[in-house]
Amino acid sequence: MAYTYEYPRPALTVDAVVFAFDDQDLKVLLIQRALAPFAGKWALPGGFVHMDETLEAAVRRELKEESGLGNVFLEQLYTFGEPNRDPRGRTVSVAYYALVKLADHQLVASTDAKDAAWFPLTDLPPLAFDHERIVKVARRRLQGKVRYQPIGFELLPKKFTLSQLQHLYETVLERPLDKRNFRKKILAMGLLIDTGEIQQDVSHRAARLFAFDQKKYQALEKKGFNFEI
Amino acid sequence: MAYTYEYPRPALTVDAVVFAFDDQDLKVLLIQRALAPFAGKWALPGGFVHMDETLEAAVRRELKEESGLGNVFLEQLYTFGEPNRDPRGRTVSVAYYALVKLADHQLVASTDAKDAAWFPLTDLPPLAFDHERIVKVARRRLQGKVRYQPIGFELLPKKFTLSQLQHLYETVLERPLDKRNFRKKILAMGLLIDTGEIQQDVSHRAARLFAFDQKKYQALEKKGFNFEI
DNA sequence: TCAAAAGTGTTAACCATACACCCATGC
DNA sequence: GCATGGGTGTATGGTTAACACTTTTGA
Repeated sequence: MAYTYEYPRPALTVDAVVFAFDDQDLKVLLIQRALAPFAGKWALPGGFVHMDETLEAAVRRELKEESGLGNVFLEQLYTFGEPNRDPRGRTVSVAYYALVKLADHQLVASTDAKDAAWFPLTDLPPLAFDHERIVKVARRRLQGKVRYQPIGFELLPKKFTLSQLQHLYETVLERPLDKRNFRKKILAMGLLIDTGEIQQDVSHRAARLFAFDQKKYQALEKKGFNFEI
Repeated sequence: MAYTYEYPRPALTVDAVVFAFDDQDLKVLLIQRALAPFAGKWALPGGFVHMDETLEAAVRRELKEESGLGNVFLEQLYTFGEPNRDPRGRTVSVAYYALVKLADHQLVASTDAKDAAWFPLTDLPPLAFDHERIVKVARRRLQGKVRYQPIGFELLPKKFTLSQLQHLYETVLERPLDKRNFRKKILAMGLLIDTGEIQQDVSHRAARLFAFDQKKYQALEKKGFNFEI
């Protein structure tokens, strides 16, 4: 079967930069390509957009197929359309970035023959296509957005300690934060719920576990409140 | 001539939300469509992406063809890909927003049989396709971006008064600003050059004309300076 | 001389920053 | 008892916000 058009059309793909945080550093999900071009190379998860699905649906489908990930935070990043970014011919890619809670999605199972794995953001292998550039843009966006939108919580388990949260911010922003000032500020917003629970199985004083109060945030947001770190 | 592919492909277009400021309010450039669908309706300038041009080049070409505008500030906004946004069939549109200095581009001459005109952002006619939504997204982006990037100057003539600048910010942000605090803050940044000139032909005390110091901004930016209103 | 907008400082409240020690727990 | 991270308050400097009158100019 074939499809014919009066004028030529670029191919349309989606790609995703999936971030996760393991209490040490930021990770990015990569897929090892089985086919040419760039066979054997690592690349961002992604693929062609079907005719009847939204762009976001296409990303979610590809993430599911290639890595088993479902139900993640997803936001459009940028559309890359340089004429020569794909050696097979003109291909425009709408890139998204995703944030996942590592604990919820420990297993990355690949449906295809491809391999999927987490890599530290600071130590990625060479990537296929212009994917290095896409990762760079995503990193910058995350860095900018984390400061004035409460998206950091998407990278932590539902219940987390203040130290985990601080460490996440320090990692994303690439600078140290003062412990007392950080706690003061974040607690003053009143958006964290003290679950009453504490850490288990740690070999030192156990920290309290907090949860982000999504509902309260949405209510405050409507009233003009601005989250800011 | 026809083009055939193994799998179906969406059509790919670009659209632009072009903003201008006339010392009263924000304007948006619209084109009256000559052809179906939506013949006679107003729409954003835009059109199909050619196979050998970048997305940005496509926007610039369309702006030139449809309105005569050249050499404008342009930034990618968002990509709209709902399956039914175009009645002719699946069409994905990469939207950009542009900022132009009205004075530099007073004339909007249309090459096609189409009509081009400026409309107040707050009083747009019904638009074709999902262009109302695109304008809304662009307005929000402009509102957010103007506060921490010196893009407001793209909407003013090269030489402007502090009142013009303040009025622009008040219009974009939709809230009044204190005159003394505004001047103090903006002058403290040291990014405005006093041209030594003053307004001409005004029936009251003439204001000094300032210019934005692009070079100094770029130098400061590299050293970690953050513009902020 | 009137109308219209330009230009100009001070004070008080708030917010960001810097900084060091004791506490609880498991080994 | 020691190693590890948890938890806590204050003082200072800087930033923002509120606020009203005089000056210049052309009509």
